[in-house]
Amino acid sequence: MVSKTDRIPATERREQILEAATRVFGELGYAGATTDRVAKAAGISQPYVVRMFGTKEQLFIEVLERTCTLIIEALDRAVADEASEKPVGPRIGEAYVHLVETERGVLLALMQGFILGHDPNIGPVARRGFLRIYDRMRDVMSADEAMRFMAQGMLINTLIASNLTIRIDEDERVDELFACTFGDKLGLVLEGLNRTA
Amino acid sequence: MVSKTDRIPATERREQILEAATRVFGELGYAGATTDRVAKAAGISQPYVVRMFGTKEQLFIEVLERTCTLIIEALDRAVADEASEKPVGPRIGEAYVHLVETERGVLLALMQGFILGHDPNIGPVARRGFLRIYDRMRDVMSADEAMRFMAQGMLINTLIASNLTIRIDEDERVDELFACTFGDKLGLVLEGLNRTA
DNA sequence: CCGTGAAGTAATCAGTCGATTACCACTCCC
DNA sequence: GGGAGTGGTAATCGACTGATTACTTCACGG
Repeated sequence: MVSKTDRIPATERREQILEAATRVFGELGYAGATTDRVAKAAGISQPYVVRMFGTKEQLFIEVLERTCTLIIEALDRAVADEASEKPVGPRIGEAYVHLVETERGVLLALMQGFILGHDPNIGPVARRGFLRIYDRMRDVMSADEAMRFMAQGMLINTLIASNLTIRIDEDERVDELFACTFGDKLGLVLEGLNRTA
Repeated sequence: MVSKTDRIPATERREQILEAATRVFGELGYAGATTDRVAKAAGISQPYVVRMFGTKEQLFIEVLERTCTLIIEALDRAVADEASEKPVGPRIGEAYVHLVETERGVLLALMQGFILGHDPNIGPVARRGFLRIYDRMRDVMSADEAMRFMAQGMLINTLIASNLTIRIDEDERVDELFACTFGDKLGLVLEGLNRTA
């Protein structure tokens, strides 16, 4: 039934599942997502997902940690970018906006992790992740700037999580809010949305 | 089995359930919460919860709308407060912080609604709620100020949703972040946390 | 060519949860 | 005092879902 090409090394398959799970968890949340939907998104069977990660909870934890790592890496690249002569603040902002258009699932999964702070197993991972990102910001800016950056990030996360993007060009209040939030990077965002849609 | 005093007019009982559901949904999210937990939190049986609101989804929608209304009312009171000679911005900030310490469940439920933007029935309600709050802010401040206020609010929501408060006085980065986020209102927040704990 | 391990699935089980049904208790009014 | 409406529950059902089990297929080394 299964053709030769469907058999893939476990490490590679693992990455595929994590990627699919990021999208599924990002959209539906931890409790709302099912291992079967993750499996279907990854193109494999449900039992294989469970066997590879042990439990749904463990899968989510790995998704969450990978998510934080991806974000930090993206921000690090922006900080280290020698080519740009812009100051570090705008460069980081731009990097975050870039994540919005390319890896929306990552930001959504991050958000889904943050609101599970009460959970005895996932909560600590979420808090560590939050602080990892905050720490990275603190390395290159003041506490006040870092706080504002996080605040702006949480607003952006909320805007895309609530799907307010679908009301752009439809509700002028939404247009205004997006213009204010993304500033001169608004064009990038709109472009990214068109590409996904 | 049920003593006389447990029989309560439906309208009053309805409010009790909404209050309990706000706490439960706020902590566990929509998918993570069960109608049975809401029922237990309200001190009644599970079937009664379902019968009064029709479905779990409808209950959540009513919780979400009530949540937005409560927040807007609190902000309106702050705006209308003639006694204070502070400018409107700080007054609103103070009102929001006050919500953190008195009605944490409300803010958490709001957050839980926002991240359900993909849901065909709940999503529109969440977006309307977000815009209702944003609009209210726009009545009394510039678009840029309103955006910053929303961003700060989303950061505050995330901080309490992720339960980072439990690491106050334990991790100096957390202390710093909270100090920056709440500024001169930090004392109020800490006081409120002690009272709840 | 055989057997061993890796990749993967079908079938199924056990628990959970939202919803439904049928019923009970009390009050008020005629 | 009886029946009609209101406030409420116990029992249960059906669907869903995470996890388990047992099986299949294939590549490869000796």
